[in-house]
This record gives sequence, C-alpha cells and structure tokens, in this order.
Amino acid sequence: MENKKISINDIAKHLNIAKSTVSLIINGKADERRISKELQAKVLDYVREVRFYPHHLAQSLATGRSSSIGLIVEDISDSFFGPIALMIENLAKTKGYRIMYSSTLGDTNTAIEIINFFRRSHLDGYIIAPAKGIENIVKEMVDEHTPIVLFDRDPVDGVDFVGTNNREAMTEACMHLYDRGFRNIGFVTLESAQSQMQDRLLGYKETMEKLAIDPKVAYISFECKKAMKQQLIKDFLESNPELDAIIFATNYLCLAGLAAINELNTSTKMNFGIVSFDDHEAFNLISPAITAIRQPLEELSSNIISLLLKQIERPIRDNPSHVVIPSVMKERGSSERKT
Amino acid sequence: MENKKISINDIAKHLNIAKSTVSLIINGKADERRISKELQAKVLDYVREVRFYPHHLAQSLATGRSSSIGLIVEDISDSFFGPIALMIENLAKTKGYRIMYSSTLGDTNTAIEIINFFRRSHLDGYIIAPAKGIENIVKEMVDEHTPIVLFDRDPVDGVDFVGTNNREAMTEACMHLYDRGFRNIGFVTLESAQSQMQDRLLGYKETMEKLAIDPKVAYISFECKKAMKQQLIKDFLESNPELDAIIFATNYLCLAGLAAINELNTSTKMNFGIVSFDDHEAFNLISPAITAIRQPLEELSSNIISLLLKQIERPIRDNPSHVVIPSVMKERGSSERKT
DNA sequence: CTGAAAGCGCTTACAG
DNA sequence: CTGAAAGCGCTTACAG
Repeated sequence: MENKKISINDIAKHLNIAKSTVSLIINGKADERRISKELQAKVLDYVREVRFYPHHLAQSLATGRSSSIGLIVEDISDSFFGPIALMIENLAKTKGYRIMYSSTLGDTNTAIEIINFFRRSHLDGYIIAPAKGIENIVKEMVDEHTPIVLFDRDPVDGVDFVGTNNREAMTEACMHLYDRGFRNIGFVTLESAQSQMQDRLLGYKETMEKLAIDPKVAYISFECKKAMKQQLIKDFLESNPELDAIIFATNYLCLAGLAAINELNTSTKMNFGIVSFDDHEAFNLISPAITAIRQPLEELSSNIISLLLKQIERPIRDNPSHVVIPSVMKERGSSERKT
Repeated sequence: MENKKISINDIAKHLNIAKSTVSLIINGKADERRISKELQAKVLDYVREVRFYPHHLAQSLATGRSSSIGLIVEDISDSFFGPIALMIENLAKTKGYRIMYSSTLGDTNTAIEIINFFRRSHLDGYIIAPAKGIENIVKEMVDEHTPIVLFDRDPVDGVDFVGTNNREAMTEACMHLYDRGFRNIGFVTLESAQSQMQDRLLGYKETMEKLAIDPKVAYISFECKKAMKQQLIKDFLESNPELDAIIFATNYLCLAGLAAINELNTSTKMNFGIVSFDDHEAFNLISPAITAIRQPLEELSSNIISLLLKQIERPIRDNPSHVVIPSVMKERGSSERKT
C-alpha cells in the first residue's frame, strides 16, 4: 500500500535536490560530473532504503534504448528452438539485454503481426527464424537500420545470417549409409519451401544421382498431426518395400517414422538403416539407437547473439555476415553396416 | 533513412491539428468525442500512408499499462515448460498481451534478479514457476497489488496457484504397478525441496507403507549432468537387485534411467515395471513403451492465463484461487502385468 | 466538435 | 559542483 511506486521525483523532493542530480548519481555518472561523495552516498543510501528501481520504460523512452531483444521462432517448444532460445537468453542476459519472444508456428501472417507488434516497442534488435513471405518486412527493418539477425533458414540479401551446412551434412549422411552397404535409401521430408529443407532435399537428390540410386521422397505437411504424419510415412514405406534405409529431414519426422516402422512387420524393420537430421534426447534409448546429424546449438546461439550485439553497438552496417557452422554426424546403431 | 521514426506530433503538424485529436482518432475514441467523420478518415488515411504505429513504450508510460506479461520458468527448453509457454503465449496474444520470458534454471538468485529486472518494466502481470526462496519477493509484489499467478510448485499463501495432484497421481501409479503384480517398487526422484517433488515422494512413501513394501528411493541432484544421473541410477539399480519396478519422478529422470537400464544385463531388465511422471514424445517409441502420468498441459495453461487476466482486469483481489487439475495415467507396455 | 496543457518517469544538454 | 528546462511519444482531463 505505502509502497506506491516511488519515482526519481519523490527522491529528489525528499532529499531537497534536483532530480537530474539523482539521475546522474544512480547512473554512475556522478564522478565525471564531480558530485560530492557525500551527496552520492546520501542518495544511494536512500535509494536502497526505499528500494527504488528506475522505471525501465521511462528510461527507454528518454534514451531511445530498450535493452530488449525480440526473438521470433517457429515454435518455442520445439527441441531445436527451445534450447537455442535458452542459450540466447543466457548470453543476452550477461550483456544486460532481456528477451521478448514469440512463436509464429510457421504462419506468414502471424509472423508479420508479431514483428509489427514488436516493432511498436522499438526493441534494440531482432533475432528471427523467418517464416516464408517476410522478406519485405525484414528489408523494411533493415532500411530503418534496425539491428537484425536471421537464422536457420531463408537468408535475405544484405542481412546477417547464421545457419548450418544442410546440403553438405545431408550428403555426408547419404554417403555414410552407402558406405555401410545400404543401396535403397529413401528420404522423408517436410513439404516446405524453407531453404534449410530445400538444401537437405538437394543434398539427398544430388548424392543419389551421383550414386545412381533411384531417389524416393515422401513429402509430409508440417501442419498435419503426428498420427497423420505417422500414417503417411507408413504408406510411403509400404509402397516402397525395396527401401533398406531412410533419412529423415527432421527429428520429429524421425520420431513419427519410428512409430510407423514399429507398426510394420518385424522382418521389414530388421536391419533398416536410419539417419535423422537433428539429434533428439531419446535417440540414444531407442534400439537400435538412432544415428543423427547434430546441429551445433551452442555455436549457432553464440554467433547469433554476437552478430546482433555488434550491430546494436556499432550501427554503421558493414558487410553482412553469412555464418555457416557445420553439423556433425553422431553415429549410432541405426546405421551400422548392413549384414 | 527517410523512414526516421514518425510520431504523433509529426502527424498532427502535417495535418495542422492537435496531437490529442490524432491520439483520440487512432485509439477509436473519436466517435464518443464526436470528431467529424471527415477528420477521422483524413487522419487514418495519413496514418496508414506513412505506416505510423504508436510507440508502445510511450503509450505504456502514459497509461500505466504495458500489455506485457512476464513468464518465469525453470527452463524454457524443457518438455514441460516449453509447451506451457507456447500455449500461454498464444492465449495471451488473443487478449492483446505479449510475453516476456526468462529461465531461472532453478537458481534462487537468478530468479530474484529476473523478477527485479522485470519489475522495473512495470509489467501488467507475472506468471511464475517459483524457484526456492522467492516467497518474500512474491509477497512484496502481492502487497503492491501486482497481478501474479504461481504454477507447478510451491504455492504461496494468498497467491493464485495452478498445479496438478502430484500426490494422488503418484499413489495411482503405485497401485497400478502393484495391481499388475509388481512387489518391489523403487522410486527415482530429484533431490529437491520443491513441493511438487515432495508431494510425489510422499505419495510413493505413503502407498508403500500401506502396501507394506519397503520403500527404496534414489535422490538425484538436478544440477548433475545427464551422464552422471544415468550413473547414479545404475548404481541404485545394482545395489537394489530385488527391485522389479521403478517409478521416475520426472520424464528426464526416466530417460536417464532407461539408458541406465540398457546398460544392465538383459535378464535384469526383462519384465521390469516402469512408470514415469510426465509424458514424453518418445515414450511411445521405446520398447516396451513407457507408461506415464500426463499432466493436462492445455488446462494448466488456460487456467493460469485466465486467473492472471482476471486479476489484471479486476485488481480488487478476492480470495486467491488454488486450482488443482488432475493428471491422468497413460498405460503402455512398460507396466504390463508381471508374468 | 477541437485544442492547449499537464503529466507519465526518466535523461541530457545547457547554464551558472 | 548543482539545478532548471526541454524532451522522449504518448494519453487524458479540462476548457471552450
């Protein structure tokens, strides 16, 4: 009750000094303005006594800096974006920035709404895993000199980007299976125009061509429910009985695929080669354990945040960075030599 | 470049009217103030033309409402908090609120820092899965009439709370295993004073006593790495060879435990009863599939947000709510009748 | 029907 | 060494 929002004015009044003086002292600019140590101590003591914290919004409005970063991902509960969000938050926190986040669920309109909503807060910077169709709004922001880093997919010309080597990693996965004796390698991917998915597809197709293997691809819609995904993959497997290995373009497709494989008769699934793009905490527990292409989440996160902070601190935009951090394959039982 | 931050002032100047008029029109209060339709149209057209969006911070400062909610969880990348965060965000969005989130990683000091950081922004409300030792700061906020809802653990007297029936659900899990012939049921839990963990432990101990079964409990530290957790569980199993079933107090403990069990010799793990508190997307894929106690994430989320919005909209605090939403057990292969 | 003024809680030249 | 003033971009009584 009595704790009714104290302000810098109240403090100034109580201490009989100007509020500018209070502001300077609180912000550690007292020495450079040569304010007496006694006054400083007096103010700081009182500030502590009444537990005064400057109002962030007012500070932001006055300084033009919000100390907040907008993080826009596809799905915060996803096993790729969740950990990245956590790491980015922790890194940002050490530099005094907080995170405002939002999930687009891959929808263009949602993404645009979120971005515009965030822009009204004049955040200091944006980290975005872009949904399709937001190139224009991103360019608008760049034109306004808003610090912005894209990641994971769909780089935009002239904008900092951080991602992994999807195509090469997929090539490696294909060769890995081939080297271990698998000759009929299928690919289960999302029906998606996003660049990271296209690159994975491309890596697969190229390599199949090089190996003179007939490519077999299942395209699954992102929107359909898990049970539906599972059914579609099952259909795919049943109509392509010659397949002896499958590469999944994402870990949740792999999970759905494993459920599908479990439904098939045992003979089919014996000695079936499997590789997943993106690791998963449960891949080690399934038998056989699932071989996975792991994205280096920590390095992705640290590159993202450091590029953004560089832009925030030095708004003179130099050449945009395009950082590619290679994924590494973690071999497990599911891709052991075909016997 | 030319897009340099237009303001309500610029608009007023350009149109030769007062900025208060612009403000009223933008906020849809033009009719009630009987501003001519022509003026309204003129202003709105111009606003659209120059793509003007009111500065959120300035609005907040003037109105005292930030339209933002602080969400403080233990770990945003966790399979419990991630989905809850997503659902809360989506529900909040429909009411015009955005989310600022942060992860405490269970650390008291981190939690207090985060809360104080957020408080400086004078957010409209807070949703918190409390870390230990933040009761005082929570009470402080309540005294200041800050809308706040706690969830998942450690309710505080006089503060709205949403959680599940940990104790009863654990009792159910114990009885479930007992009914299926398991007679030596162990319990693997976190070394944690959090109420939800204590309640699960209590449910286990009580039921064991009732069943005249000797309780066997492993306490694992939250901080230790996954490999370490796995090792500790393995030790526990080896030193208690009579166990024929295990209940895990969280899903990630279960994942670590499954890895531990995999390392044991095959005879031990055959016909071993397993139940996990909290479901996991991979539990269906492991064989046998893992029986789990599922928390109703959607209902938890919707209750949390609606309690908070009620507080925000009607700051006259009435009796605090304490909502308990029962979990339901999903039976799978890992708890089939012992043969 | 519309405008001038005060205020939200800060910061930052500027002046002395 | 310290204070008075203007301003950040809004909203909201108040006045006419």
